[in-house]
Amino acid sequence: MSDTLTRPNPRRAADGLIATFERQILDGTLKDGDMLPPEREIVQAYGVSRTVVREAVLALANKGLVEARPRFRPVVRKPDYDAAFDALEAVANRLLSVPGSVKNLFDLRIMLEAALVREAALHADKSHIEALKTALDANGAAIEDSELFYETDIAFHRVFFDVPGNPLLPSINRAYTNWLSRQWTKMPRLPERNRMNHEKHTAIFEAILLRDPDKAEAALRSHLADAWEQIRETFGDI
Amino acid sequence: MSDTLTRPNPRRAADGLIATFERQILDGTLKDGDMLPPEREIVQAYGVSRTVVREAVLALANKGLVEARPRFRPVVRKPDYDAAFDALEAVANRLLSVPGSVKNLFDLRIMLEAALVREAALHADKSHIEALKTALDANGAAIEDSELFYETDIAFHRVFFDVPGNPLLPSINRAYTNWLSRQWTKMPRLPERNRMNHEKHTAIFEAILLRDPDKAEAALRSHLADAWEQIRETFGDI
DNA sequence: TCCTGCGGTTTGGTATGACAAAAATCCGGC
DNA sequence: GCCGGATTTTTGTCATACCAAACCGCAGGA
Repeated sequence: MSDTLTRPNPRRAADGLIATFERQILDGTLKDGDMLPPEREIVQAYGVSRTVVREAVLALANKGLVEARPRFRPVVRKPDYDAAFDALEAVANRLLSVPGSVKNLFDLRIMLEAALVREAALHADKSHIEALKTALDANGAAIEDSELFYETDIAFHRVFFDVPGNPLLPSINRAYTNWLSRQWTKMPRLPERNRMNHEKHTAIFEAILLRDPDKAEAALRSHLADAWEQIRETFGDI
Repeated sequence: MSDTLTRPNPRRAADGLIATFERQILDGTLKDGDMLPPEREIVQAYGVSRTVVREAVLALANKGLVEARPRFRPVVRKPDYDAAFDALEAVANRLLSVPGSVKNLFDLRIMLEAALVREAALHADKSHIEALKTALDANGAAIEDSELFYETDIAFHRVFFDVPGNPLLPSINRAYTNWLSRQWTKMPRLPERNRMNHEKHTAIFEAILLRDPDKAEAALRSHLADAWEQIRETFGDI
């Protein structure tokens, strides 16, 4: 009768080990790059079986606290923002298999990037403008080369995630690019479309030069709405 | 120099099992709520040792694909957005121990919520306005009760994450609230401050009534800047 | 009939020992 | 001092065993 949410009092032997190592990594006893002791040493030091030790190390590896390549000693890794989002990847992939979730993620990206172009229009300094100009020119020069165009496209958008100086943003962009774009790399990319996308990029850039956040946001939303339309045409309703 | 992306040839026996189960969960052979077979059955079915089976199950559990309570059969779990962000929690907690990361996260929240109040000012319908009004009134009525004020404060902000109708947003808000607010629950909350915060909420609400996104955004940024100041006063530079 | 308590069975958690293969280390030759 | 092969560690995997908790079925009683 009792439902599934009852949690009696679960505790495995490995949990203590995991907590111990977590603490040691946190307080610096184990520094970034350090190797964990050999399994048999841990066995003797903590009085548990190798089974438990291996389970603990596995868990730490899955949590991203250590990097455990097969046959190599696990290495302590203090994760950065990128690693944090990488840890989400398995879950994200499954979420993206649910109908509508790709659209939801895409909409969220539109919202975020709209905020970013506003920010850029209001606060971008000389160097950011310069970076945008460079990226835009590279993008324009690649119209005939769809492969290269794709790269420069991404690079142009990436600039906006760098403008606010918040290190979380580039990581978000990276995760987003990894998750979503992987799916439509084989999307047909014609010079036709490239030219249109480049024009949209240009419109965004010019609005930023004008320091007009509303116009910049509108241009970006128009651009991303087009992009979504292209995606939908290619893959149908996802 | 080249990063950790070198992958010589990692392959453990458990990887095959993990992939198999992932596939079965994906294509529906294993549905949400199903239990995995007993370990000894898997051993016979796939011709591997129980060690490998347990390692695979552990990995699936750490990925969030199955829920493995000790002594119970692992249960297949189709994670929703909330679960996805929960999976980030372990990593997030560690990241938040790094100086500056709390500020980064807070800034990101400001950016996101600024976009949301703009959205609300432009597109909120009658029911959303109603919800905001209700939440605002409840917030105002709780000024003398800091505990209750805190709850209604959160509830007021939550409305904005519901307006766009993107299910990712409430999950983001929930994760954010869980991660950050946990730290400063013991922050001194005086009726003084409550009153000020309520006034800011009112200003945001009125700007939305006026359908003025710029004013709404400005009010929100002012509000959150105050909030950050209060946090900084309490905890020092974090 | 339905509930309840009991005992046997199943199953997960842990320990132990073994062995192959890959990595780490040592050592001798150049 | 550097290099390459032999030797030692160490990890990955397997097999086995045992305990305790969960599960299941059955009998007895309200």
